[in-house]
Amino acid sequence: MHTPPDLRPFGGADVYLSSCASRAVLDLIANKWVALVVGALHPQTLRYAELRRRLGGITKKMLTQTLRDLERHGLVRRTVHATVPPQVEYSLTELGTSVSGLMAEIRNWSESHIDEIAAAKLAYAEAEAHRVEAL
Amino acid sequence: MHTPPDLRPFGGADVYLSSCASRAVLDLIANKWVALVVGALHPQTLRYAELRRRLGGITKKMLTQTLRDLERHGLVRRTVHATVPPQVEYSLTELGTSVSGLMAEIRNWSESHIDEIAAAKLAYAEAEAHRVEAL
DNA sequence: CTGTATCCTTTCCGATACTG
DNA sequence: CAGTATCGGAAAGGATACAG
Repeated sequence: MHTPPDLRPFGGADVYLSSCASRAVLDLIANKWVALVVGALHPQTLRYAELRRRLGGITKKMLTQTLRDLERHGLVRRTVHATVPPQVEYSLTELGTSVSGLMAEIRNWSESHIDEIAAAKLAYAEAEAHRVEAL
Repeated sequence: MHTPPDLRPFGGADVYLSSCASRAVLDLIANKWVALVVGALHPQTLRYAELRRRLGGITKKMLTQTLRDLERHGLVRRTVHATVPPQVEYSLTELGTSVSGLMAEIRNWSESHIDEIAAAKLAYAEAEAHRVEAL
């Protein structure tokens, strides 16, 4: 529609431009399957079918789409062995291992604050209930 | 459809359960407007309209929805002044400031690796071009 | 085994109009 | 000023069938 003005409220970083680095990375890793695939691939190389088995329930479409995306961004390496039947192995690149580290930080933060979040949700729900009851 | 088996490939963390802490947090902060609002609110308290102006282009619907979501999760505090016309102020809670720190880490990682990602994309595109040309 | 193609449902999100 | 309600188009994502 239009691009935001020049604003950049904090830290000199522009989380505001939708074309910034943070956005690109966030859009990438915030995906449900991306997170799971990177996790599954963390210490090991896995083949397509095995990967699929571990992710319990992902459709071929989504797995392929996710893997292509990760490959395109340089997080995953795809190795095809010209055998029959075909054998394709997936593993994290160095960059992929690095995001895995970032995701570990996110996980740490999440686990140490999830209780506060849960408490906040409860408080919010209760406040909401009171608002309703006040009618 | 069905829940994944017991798998937990790495680090003792289960990024695999869709109901885990990481997922909840990731789903929250990975949202475009959530990231922008938290950023805009980082050091300061802002009113609804001012916030909207700074985010250039967000619709009222999305802003309200985003703010409610953040409030519900305890990241944002909403203060209503009973004046006329109404005046509503939004600010980060301590928890909100904390996620802001997490987002700074994500930003740091992103900025220091975005070049590698760009290079990977280029390489991928080129490889793709060769595959096409080989037909 | 490793995908691709298609359909179809669900969800997201912007535009718009209206309210206390 | 600070929202809420409703609508419609676009995009995401699952199920299924087919292919190299």
